[in-house]
Amino acid sequence: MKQKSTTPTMKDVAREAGVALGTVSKVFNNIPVGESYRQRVVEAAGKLGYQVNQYARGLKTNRTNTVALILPSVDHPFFGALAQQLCLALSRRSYRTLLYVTGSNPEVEQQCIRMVQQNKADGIIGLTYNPGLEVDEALPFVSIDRYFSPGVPCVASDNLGGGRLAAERLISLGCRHLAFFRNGPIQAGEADKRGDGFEQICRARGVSYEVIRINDEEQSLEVFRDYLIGHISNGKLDLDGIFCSTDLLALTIRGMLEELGQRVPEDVQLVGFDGIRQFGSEGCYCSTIVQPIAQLAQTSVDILLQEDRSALPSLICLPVAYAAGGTTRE
Amino acid sequence: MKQKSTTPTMKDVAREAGVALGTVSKVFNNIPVGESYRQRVVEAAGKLGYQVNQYARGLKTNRTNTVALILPSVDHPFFGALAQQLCLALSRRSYRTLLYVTGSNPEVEQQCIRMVQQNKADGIIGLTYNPGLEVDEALPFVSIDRYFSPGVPCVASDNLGGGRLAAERLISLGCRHLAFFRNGPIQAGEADKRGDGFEQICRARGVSYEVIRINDEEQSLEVFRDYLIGHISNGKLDLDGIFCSTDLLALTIRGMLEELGQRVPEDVQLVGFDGIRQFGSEGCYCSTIVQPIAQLAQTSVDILLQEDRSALPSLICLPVAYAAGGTTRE
DNA sequence: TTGTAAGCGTTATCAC
DNA sequence: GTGATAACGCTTACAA
Repeated sequence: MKQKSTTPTMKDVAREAGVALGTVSKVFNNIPVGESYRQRVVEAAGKLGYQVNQYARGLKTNRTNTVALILPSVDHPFFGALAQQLCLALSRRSYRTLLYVTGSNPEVEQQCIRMVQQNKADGIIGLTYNPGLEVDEALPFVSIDRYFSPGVPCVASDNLGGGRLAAERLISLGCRHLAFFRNGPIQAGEADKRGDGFEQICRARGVSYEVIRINDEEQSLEVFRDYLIGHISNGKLDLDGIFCSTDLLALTIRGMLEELGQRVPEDVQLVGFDGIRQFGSEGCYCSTIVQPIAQLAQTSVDILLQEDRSALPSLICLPVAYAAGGTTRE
Repeated sequence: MKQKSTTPTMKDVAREAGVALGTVSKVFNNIPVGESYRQRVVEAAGKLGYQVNQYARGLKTNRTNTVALILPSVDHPFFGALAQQLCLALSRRSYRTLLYVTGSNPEVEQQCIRMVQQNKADGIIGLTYNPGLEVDEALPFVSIDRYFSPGVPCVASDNLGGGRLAAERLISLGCRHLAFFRNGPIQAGEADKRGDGFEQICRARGVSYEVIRINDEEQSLEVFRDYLIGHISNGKLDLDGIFCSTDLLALTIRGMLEELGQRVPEDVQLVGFDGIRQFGSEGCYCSTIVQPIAQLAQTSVDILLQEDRSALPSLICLPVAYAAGGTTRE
């Protein structure tokens, strides 16, 4: 007995519409076809509930309308927001999003790239600090926040400019004794420029500053606490402004300062980096350099899907902006 | 040496290994084959860098090793963490994750489901409050936090138990005048039980309480503020404990209370719901009922991928736990 | 313009 | 166990 319970195929639509198989195909590929035929095909497809089988199509065309997203995580507010904007930007161009969460594990990251070569995606948008990652330049790849090589386009926020902006703002708000705090993995890609920009301005303006860079996530908080304690004498901190490499760090430092009896922003002003404030709540707020997440996502997608891949930029920096958030005296 | 510019195929491997095509296929499907043959195939595949083409395989088998995730967003800390755990749980079972962000738009949600029927995924894990969503019971679907019908398994936290737990804790911490605050969309699925559990305990213990449920996200904050102001006389709030339906709300209320000159937790204690504290920073912390996100994800995946789909549970509630976080007097 | 037929890379069915 | 061969559903020359 012929079990016709399977999903309808083009053949079924062709039979139903009384046209040839090729005609149905053309209709679904927007290839010009006689209007009367087109109508009959559309009607028949609707009646049968026909949907193109993307796997058969992909087999033929070697295009899958799918882009792989490789991210360290999505439970971090910045990465989560980025993933969301990327997903949205891709769906606007009728692309689906294959999500890979790597935990920054180099092995996992490399495996994801292999999977894409297995014909499962048309391109990759990746955020990875893995120094040894092998990226085939023939494979469409856009890197976010990490420069690989001239052949691999990198989209990033203007981290240098953001660092400069933070320093300028703190100085114009009256700070004269600054510090830059940074934690996170050693290979921090473009984000490392934040500190560079900060230093540039401090030197140019002749404002004293110190830089504390910690790579180990675990111990970093203790180091910062010790540093702060060492800079308190007679209950008074001899710093009046701190630029933190991320908002999360800024919020942590803020709590630490309050524990140490320092008032923010009265005694010391704080500026973070990222612009993650979807929490919307008073407690999770800080003055910050806002990354243009939506624009970052849109640009990455545009570059990845660009038809002409012969002359792609190797680095695009997008403008950041300062936003007050209660940890500065505005 | 004839270098084929295309990616190597099974045929190439067969030729290289000097075996038949079918033998190669068997090797890659773990079907018993002579060990000497197997070795030659593996070696040839390695040499050529052969990878199975999943699209061809999917065409043949109608299985894609892909699961679609339908979520309202991933920039919300709870959804982000959930997405991450789901992605991880799926990859543990060698499944890929297709991410759909819907913004709770019913049209988008319905379209995602259609896409899966287009043969692009083996199943769906969805978190949607869309009341009119049509879910084909033949299509593997697991719903998180929203009960659809007996044929559609739903995995959720024990929201009722969590609400009870919150009330019990607040009462045991000395509160005698309680309130429950809730905001968010009207169709809140299982999460609505949080308030029910809270009320159960309050009534059972004879503790006075009020319930404020707001559906509109925008106006809700004003309503809560007005409510609080109305309950302050002579600078003193006549409530000593508030249970909020989410951590985000709890943090907002906390900020609001501080603005109104009320101390948390000295004057009034606060308990939220979700357990989102990956921020790790002092400011973004509250006592809360923690949802077992990893377990939620693992259970959803296990149920979705269960071979025998004849006797699936229609609702699974996972245990929650209380965690102190500075907004209660412990 | 429309219809026909040859694959795309894999799996599955057979004889051997 | 092994090795040809026919699908799977679709695209795309090419023929009509």
